[in-house]
Amino acid sequence: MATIAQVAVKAGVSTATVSRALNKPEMVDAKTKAKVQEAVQSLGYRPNQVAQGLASRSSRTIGVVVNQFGSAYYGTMIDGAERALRKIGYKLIAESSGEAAEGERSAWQSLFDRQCEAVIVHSDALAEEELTGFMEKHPMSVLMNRHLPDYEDRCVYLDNIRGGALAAAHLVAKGHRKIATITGPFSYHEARDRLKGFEQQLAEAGIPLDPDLTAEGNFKDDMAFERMMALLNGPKEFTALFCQSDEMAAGAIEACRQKGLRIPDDISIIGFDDVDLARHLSPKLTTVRQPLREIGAAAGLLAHAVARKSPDIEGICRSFEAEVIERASVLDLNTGS
Amino acid sequence: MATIAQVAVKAGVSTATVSRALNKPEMVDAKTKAKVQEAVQSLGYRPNQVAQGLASRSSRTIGVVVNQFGSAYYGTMIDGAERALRKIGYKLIAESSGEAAEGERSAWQSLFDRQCEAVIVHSDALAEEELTGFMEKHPMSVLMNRHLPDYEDRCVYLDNIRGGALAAAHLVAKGHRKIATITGPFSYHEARDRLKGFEQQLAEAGIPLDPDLTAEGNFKDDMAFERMMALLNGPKEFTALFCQSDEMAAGAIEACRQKGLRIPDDISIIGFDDVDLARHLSPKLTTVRQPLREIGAAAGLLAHAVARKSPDIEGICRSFEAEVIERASVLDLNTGS
DNA sequence: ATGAAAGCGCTAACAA
DNA sequence: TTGTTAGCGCTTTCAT
Repeated sequence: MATIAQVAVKAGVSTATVSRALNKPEMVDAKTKAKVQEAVQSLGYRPNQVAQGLASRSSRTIGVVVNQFGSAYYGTMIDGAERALRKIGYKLIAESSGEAAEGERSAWQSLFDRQCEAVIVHSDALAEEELTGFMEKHPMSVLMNRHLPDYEDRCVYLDNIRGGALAAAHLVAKGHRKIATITGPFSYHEARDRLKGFEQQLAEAGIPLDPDLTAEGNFKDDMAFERMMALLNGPKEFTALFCQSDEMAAGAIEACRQKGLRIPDDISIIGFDDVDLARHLSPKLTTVRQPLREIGAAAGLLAHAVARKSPDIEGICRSFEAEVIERASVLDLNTGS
Repeated sequence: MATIAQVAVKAGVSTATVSRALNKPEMVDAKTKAKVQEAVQSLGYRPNQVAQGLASRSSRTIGVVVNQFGSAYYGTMIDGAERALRKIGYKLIAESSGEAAEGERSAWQSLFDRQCEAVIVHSDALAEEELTGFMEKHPMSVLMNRHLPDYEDRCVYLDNIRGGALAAAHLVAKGHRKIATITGPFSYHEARDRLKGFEQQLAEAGIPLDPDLTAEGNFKDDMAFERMMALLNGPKEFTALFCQSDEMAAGAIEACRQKGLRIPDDISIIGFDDVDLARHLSPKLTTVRQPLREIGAAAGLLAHAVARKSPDIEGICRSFEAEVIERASVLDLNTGS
């Protein structure tokens, strides 16, 4: 690996000049610039970005911590963030927390130890209190898909209350009145918010949320299968189900299948997320879409802006709206189709 | 941010001693160590890992370039690599190529510019020739899920020939003789290898590969849907289909559904990959499993070993075997179940 | 427009 | 066991 010093020797100039020729071309004479270019070429010189970072105190690197990379949910957000950052010459260091609080804590710290200018955190395990403490302690952090009122301007999030309301509104508009729901774990604010919006919207239609038709899941398919079985075996009838994740909808569909129930003829189902899975289920799943890629990209840009103390933080969209994607899993009771 | 110099002053020792106390505790007196610990605590000192890297010429960072992070295929491998590396104190810098050859080239280079000790590449767009050139030029690189005979010991891969053979064997064992297949793009070695193994295995059973029943897809569902429609509308009959990815199987299933064909009663389908999608399809998809997480982990470990010029490169499993996961999409013609 | 020199935060000989 | 002195590869004053 050639160093700047070797380039300087070869070009017959000082290292400072090489540095300038490369980074501030307007500050150097055309002739010198040519000599430098030439030397750079022949040596195949490439600046050591770590050394550049140390000297200039800017690593042009953003960190991100998520539970895991293997799921479409996290993968899509990371993809959005990475692409957005790459466009502005930034790199992403990704670390997974292993779905544990301790993992989140250490990943967060460790990314700063690597001189990330800012870190994007998708916290799942940290209690709100501790999370607030971290946001306070590490001002160069932004929360992805999470809303912490105290740190409003460092959060990129989906309006989950509205997302839940959208699901209810869709089902009600299709004529459903007896509606069951399988939520995420209540320790997740997303789950609570979606349920809250769902309940409020039902209330507006004069439908009380029925506790007997409300089950707490964990966003995964297996548990949703169990919950749905229990719901189906219970005494209460219902014509529609809202699942707070597409994966849970998949589990619920499986339960229906085993009970010989047809979707949407016997029971309608609406999911949440709109990951690829949704359109591969049968029937194709009507769901509430989260713009995950956009959320990831916004988190990347916000992290960059925060790191640079850029004034246009305000210009970055931080609150996203869900949207229902209508497919084939909800029956219209009004028309019967 | 406290620096090592401040710690040194506070502890009344030299920076060298602080460095030793932290990195080679056995080399320093217990009393001094205590003083240092104390200073570290009170200042909240954390070593700047970038500076450490520059000084010690080891960044403890591995890079990885993939097409994108959003799909389960890449996500799962990255997850495997990241976890394996985290365990040994290494970090992963991830960069996506944007599914273009130029993206792969620049990502590869740029990760080395960031002083990654080694980089893991999942190449999709680079021609074999150029890929070979890069492996030659960058000895600290390993290929993930790709086999380049010239660089045997820097590749972690699935035996795709055997994978294809497994699919054929399964179908033949179930009594199928008229078998169609939708492959990946032939520009991908995976696609060619799987087809080769598939053809060889069929040949062993005395079944020639029928060109009219062989269609080239692109691993995606949409194109598989088109191909399957064409196959179904064609003059040749067949009882089974092998798709080289689960996503394509999903597309093919959709085509069957639109034609009113039942799976597996009218037509059997076997996929490849065994991503989450497979068990969510209906019927649940019988498929050839790739151990993606293990492959990713092995790639991470191999990259580390290569970077460290470790002798136990040989000890890392580099060749993985596929395995068929039997679910419900293949009918046994022998028993009719 | 260019060079000399200092320094980013740390490690690693070499002495003592 | 500890301190001194050089760097690692670069950027950035400050002179010239």
